[in-house]
Amino acid sequence: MSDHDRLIKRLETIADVTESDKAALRALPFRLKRFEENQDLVVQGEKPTDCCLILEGLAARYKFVAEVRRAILSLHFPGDLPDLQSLQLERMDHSLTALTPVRAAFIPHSAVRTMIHNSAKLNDLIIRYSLIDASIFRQWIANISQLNAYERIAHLLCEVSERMRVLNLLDAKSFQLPMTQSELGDATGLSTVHVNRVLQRMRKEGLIVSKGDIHLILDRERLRAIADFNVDYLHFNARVLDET
Amino acid sequence: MSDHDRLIKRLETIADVTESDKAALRALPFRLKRFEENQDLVVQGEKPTDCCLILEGLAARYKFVAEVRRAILSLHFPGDLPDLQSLQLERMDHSLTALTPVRAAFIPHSAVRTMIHNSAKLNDLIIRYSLIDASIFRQWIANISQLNAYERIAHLLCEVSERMRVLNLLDAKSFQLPMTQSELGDATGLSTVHVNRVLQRMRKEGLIVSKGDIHLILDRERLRAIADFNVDYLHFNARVLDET
DNA sequence: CGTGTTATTGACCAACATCAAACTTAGTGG
DNA sequence: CCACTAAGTTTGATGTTGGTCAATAACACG
Repeated sequence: MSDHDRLIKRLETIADVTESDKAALRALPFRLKRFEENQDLVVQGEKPTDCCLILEGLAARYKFVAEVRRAILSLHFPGDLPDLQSLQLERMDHSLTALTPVRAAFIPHSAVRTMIHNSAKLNDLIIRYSLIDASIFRQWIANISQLNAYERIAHLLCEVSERMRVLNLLDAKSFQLPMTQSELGDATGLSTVHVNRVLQRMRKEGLIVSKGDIHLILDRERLRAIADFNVDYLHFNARVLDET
Repeated sequence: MSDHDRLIKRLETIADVTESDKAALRALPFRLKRFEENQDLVVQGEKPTDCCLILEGLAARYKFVAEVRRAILSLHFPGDLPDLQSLQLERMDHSLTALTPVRAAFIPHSAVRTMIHNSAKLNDLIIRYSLIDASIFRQWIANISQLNAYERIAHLLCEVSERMRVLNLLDAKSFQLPMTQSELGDATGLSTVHVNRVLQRMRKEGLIVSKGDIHLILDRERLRAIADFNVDYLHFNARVLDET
């Protein structure tokens, strides 16, 4: 799949895209760049002039609290546009980092602005994208504040596998989540040690199998029940859900 | 202040608004409605046809987790547009409720769409508004996952007083936060009992004084230090910050 | 191999939840 | 104006989840 198709595929998970809009998307200029593990793509405080599109690898938004403790705010897969907000918010209020080696495309704000200026549908699509982003944040607030460690990790696994599934990044029921236990802790507000214990429990209960950071979901339904997972907050295009 | 001016005042906290755009905003049709305490303005699962503008009182977005536990996701003051997302996301993924008696205006989606269609600046402004909304969610994720109870409540107080300050809803350094301790718990992921203990500690330390749900911040600087509060994530219009 | 990162384990402890009861406050109707 | 009620606040006792610390084991990579 071409780089531009990756983006189109992603946008199609949330809405239908017309052929002419696809053409406009394919015309976007990409400045390609590679990042090593743990390298930042965008840093808090910066004033980006480009939007960033993930093409390969796993990225995460994060911010530090009290200088020491890192909170991971969201996870991003190929096709994701993790800093659309820089179009309207001059200064980054958080950073974006590569959890694995990442290949990304940078698209000048001007190009994006021109594109959405010329197509009301694409304008709406970009807004919709941002709003779904916010919906996921809301769900994370609810999860972190109300679920216990076991449920929280289960929810994260459900979300990740669901988001990867609609992008065809899953082979069968397995999925690869290349995050260390410490990173999982940053994403769930738990200590590394406790993440480890929860994962062990899940393995023992036959919910998942892991080898390193390769995880295989064995019992999707049970995980969903544990996490009280409801896919609505991801606001997928209805067409995508039918393919379940 | 007129109802429309309330909205304009709010939008001016995040960006400059031209006179012609103000005229367009003043032309928006408002359907006024009152809500009692604890009455929902919008309910999860609904498909709204209007955007909602808070004119008086305090509102909160929330969702239930596991059917029992309520998570408050955000707080909303007069001038706020707490469900702009319904413009692009058909179905509500959370509810909006009145924490105090609320007076609100409902504006048909069609009217908002026409308005932002006719002004690129207003289109950008609405996008900016939504993106700041998301920025606040990110900060809440970071706070809930990394701060302890004392710091978390301090941060909430800082945010609320800051947001009210730029709307001129504060008299001097005091501010009224009409939330029960149970609601504060829902907003911070803490139990009522623990919220109570933290508030008592803050009173004892001379950080705040409260009578019922009227709270007075005595030592803003110390509260900010405790919470590691940095106002950047609210992305205020620079002009507003100068008035500090 | 050696070296650095990640995963695992165990002992211990703190923060916060839960439960239950008493107290305060504000609102209501007689 | 006072009793009555309901909602919210406060208190104490007790329990549990998950954090911290520190050491060891398993891997991955040059």
